[in-house]
Amino acid sequence: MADPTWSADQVGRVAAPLREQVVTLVRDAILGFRLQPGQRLVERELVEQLGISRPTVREVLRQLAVEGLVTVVPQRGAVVTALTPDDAADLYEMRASLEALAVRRFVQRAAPEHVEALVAAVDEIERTARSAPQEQLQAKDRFYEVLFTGSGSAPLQQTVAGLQARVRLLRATSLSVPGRPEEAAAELRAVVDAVQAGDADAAAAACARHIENAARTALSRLNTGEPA
Amino acid sequence: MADPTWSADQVGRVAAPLREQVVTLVRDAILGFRLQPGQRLVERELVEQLGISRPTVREVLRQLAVEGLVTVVPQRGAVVTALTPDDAADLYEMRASLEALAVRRFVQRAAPEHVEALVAAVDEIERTARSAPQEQLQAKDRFYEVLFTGSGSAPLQQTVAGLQARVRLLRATSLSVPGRPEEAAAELRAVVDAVQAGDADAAAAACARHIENAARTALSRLNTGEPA
DNA sequence: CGGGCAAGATTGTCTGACAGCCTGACTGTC
DNA sequence: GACAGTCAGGCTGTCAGACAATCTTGCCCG
Repeated sequence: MADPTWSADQVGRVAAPLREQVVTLVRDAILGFRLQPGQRLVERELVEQLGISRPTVREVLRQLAVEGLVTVVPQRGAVVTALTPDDAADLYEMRASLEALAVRRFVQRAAPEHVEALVAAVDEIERTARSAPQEQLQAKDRFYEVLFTGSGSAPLQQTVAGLQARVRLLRATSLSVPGRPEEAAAELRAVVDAVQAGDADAAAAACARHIENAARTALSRLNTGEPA
Repeated sequence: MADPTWSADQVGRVAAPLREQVVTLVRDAILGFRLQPGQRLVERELVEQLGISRPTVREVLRQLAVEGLVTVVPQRGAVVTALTPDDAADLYEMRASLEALAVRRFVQRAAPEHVEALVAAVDEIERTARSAPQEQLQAKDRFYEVLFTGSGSAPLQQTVAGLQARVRLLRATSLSVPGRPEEAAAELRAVVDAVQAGDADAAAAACARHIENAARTALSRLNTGEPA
């Protein structure tokens, strides 16, 4: 621990495997809606567009399929996963459960500087509540980064990240509800207040409440928005 | 519904993709400890042993890596994942949270015949508590199958199944503790009693307690058993 | 006895190819 | 004119072979 910049993530890691780069690229394209749910992902097209070979493309699609972002139909190929409202509700339910667990762990284990960082992250969320959606997302990502760092469980972080990514598949209409960003900020403030008070149960409950509200907002928007 | 055997699982689907067969094969080999944690999985050896081509092997390894059963080190290849005690504890914690959620859903949604099936599954667990480990596992698998069918969430089932599989990576010493099967059966009986009483909170709490006990047993065994 | 170097082993990736299945259009018949 | 059967094309599933990059291992030399 003498030099933190040394071995930030083990020595080398200069050139990430090509496959990892492509996975990240395609995943971001899906989460950024440049690839829309239901859209077919034809292997040959990806080969041409990305300039990589077909075996690599296939490995990438398999990986994203296990993550739940693409759905592979045998003999038919891959499509960007289109969530059913039921699936989305289930995913939110699991998020509520696991993020409450993360918050509880945070209260029990996080160092004081982690608590400070979490407070700062909520401050930032409140500040950006009326900014562009992209800035809001960035602030929220920062919040979760601090939360999971402080709660200190790699498997938990990995699983929740996967759930969040899948939920994002229907994010199109969830952020743009008037007043919702302010509500969300207030709910997260309640979480942090409980964290600062050292009340794990209250913090977990507040966190679960936040996710439930977010789910309600997103799902009602889904039902009333599109007749499909 | 005139003829149930008709379209049992849609007409064809006779020949599952080769890749899926191989994934199942390797996964079962890992969970059955025919491939031990830490063991290297050399692509060429798998090619020869399984009689399939290298691209297929690579897709299989990538898929199992995302599932967490194998760990891929860049430029070094794949090894069967070896859990650290901390990781195992975290996985049990997540299982407690999510299986409690599943039980709660079961209380709220399951049909009466599902409840009956769950009772029957616990009966079977009690009956096999002193039988061979394989029969115990089979009874437990049956219990979970009923539980998740009744709680009706595919994403939840999928996620928990993944967690259970990863936990099983250290199952070697967890079942053979004297008296533990009887304890586990009693704990699951408590879950089912609460389910029959329609008390979702009690059932979820009982379920979480069961997982916590299982975790304690498995982890203490891990710490005292091997100096590694 | 330690360190550097070379050979072997293994992964990462590409090219090319072929069989099987699904989709969609075309054509022939009623 | 509408419907059904057939055929061509597209795409996936899988294989074989090959080559560069990189890591490991063991040997040789200082």
